Amino acid sequence: MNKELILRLSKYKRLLTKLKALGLERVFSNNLGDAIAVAPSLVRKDFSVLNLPGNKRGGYDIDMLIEKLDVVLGRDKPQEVIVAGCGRIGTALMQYEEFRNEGIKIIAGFDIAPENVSKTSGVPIYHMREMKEFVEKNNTRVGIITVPDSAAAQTLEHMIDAGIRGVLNFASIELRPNRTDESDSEPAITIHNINICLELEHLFYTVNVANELNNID
Amino acid sequence: MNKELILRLSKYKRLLTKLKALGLERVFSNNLGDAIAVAPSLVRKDFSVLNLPGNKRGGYDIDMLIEKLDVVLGRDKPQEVIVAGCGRIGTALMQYEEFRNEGIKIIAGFDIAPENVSKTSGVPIYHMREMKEFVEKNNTRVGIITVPDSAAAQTLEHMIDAGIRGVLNFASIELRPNRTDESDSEPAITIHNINICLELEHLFYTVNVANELNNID
DNA sequence: GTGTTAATGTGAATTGGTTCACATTAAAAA
DNA sequence: TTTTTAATGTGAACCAATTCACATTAACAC
Repeated sequence: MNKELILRLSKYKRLLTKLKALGLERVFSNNLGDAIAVAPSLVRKDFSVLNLPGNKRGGYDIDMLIEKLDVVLGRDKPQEVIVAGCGRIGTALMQYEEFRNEGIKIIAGFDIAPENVSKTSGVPIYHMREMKEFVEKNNTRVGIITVPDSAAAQTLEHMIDAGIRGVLNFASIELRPNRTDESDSEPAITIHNINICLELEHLFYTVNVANELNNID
Repeated sequence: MNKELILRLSKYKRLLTKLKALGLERVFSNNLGDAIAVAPSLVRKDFSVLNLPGNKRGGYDIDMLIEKLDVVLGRDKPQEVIVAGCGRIGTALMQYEEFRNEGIKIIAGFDIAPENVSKTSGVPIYHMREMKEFVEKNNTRVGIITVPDSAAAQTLEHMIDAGIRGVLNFASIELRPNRTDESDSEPAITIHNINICLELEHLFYTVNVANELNNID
């Protein structure tokens, strides 16, 4: 299943929850398409490949969609995360309110100097070396990396060693699963890199260069 | 120019800078490809469309690439940014060290209650209503939104009104340029949404569902 | 100088995701 | 009950990005 598709499914899901809260019961492909800015035919195709049936004139049943999307997206399981690196960004994330709405919970922070980390967030902070034990005990699968660039690769190793399966990396170094086992099997870990510098640079490109090129045309 | 291509160019640029620092003078397409995990033929194609010539046996000249990529990416201009919303994430970004390495500078923060914002970052904090004047005076083009979801849309309007051309949005509501002017011209503003919740949900999907599907196969 | 090699450069083929176009069908209207 | 309508569902067409395959050529060896 491709990345963009999963993203769209999450967006459908979020929107549908809101529509349901407003009391709606059915939606049409063009409603969903408008809302998340894709063609209605793509919405229908998405649902078609997932076997989410609609009604030939009455659109799709919101409850049914929410229920089945939850299964497809694996939302039945607890959405617990750990954070490695309790600097400014790490602690900001620990107190990020939006997580609550989405059912995501940060259950622990790890740092090389836990004694220096403020405990105001309510999230327990442990030493990095306690990660493995914690992850095994809590069966945690997803972690966030918010350590300085210089420590990012090592922290990833820590997480892999601890048994983490999915990583959201905020260090501005691109982390990749190192393909030690050259089998054709999936890598043991999935990594999403959020590179703030790169995003800003892209924006600078767009506002500085791309627009000027347009002006020439 | 497409999004993925620009991203690759930024990655090439960053890598090339490091290679240069190590004393290298030339690279081959497969070096670059390995480093940023793309096929060497794609590296060559990228350079080919940009008219960045290589040497039929000696690869590409690093200095030349850096110089020309800087032009293509618009790095000659100052990379100054403002931040709207000086909560935990906003202030964390103001103190984010990596920006310095990339020549990015946060030159001001804006908040509805600037008196409550700690000034330890060294970045001046103004009231949101002063944004327009500041942006016009400093000719700022790029802004970061780190306000709560509920204020995100309104903050975007502020930025558009102030003359900001590129926005990096951290609120977990997807912001889009509203196509008021239905001309076929480019929208007046470019928005990149970084949705941390969505990223985590994608990871949960991968670790909870995708792997189980694989196990069935 | 000639031959060999190891790289680039690029047209053609491929791929995979998106859109199109329309057959299908459930609901509402007549 | 029949007709009309407005939605879904989906194979085919499309498109853009990537990869392939190989002609080209600069550097080096002999």
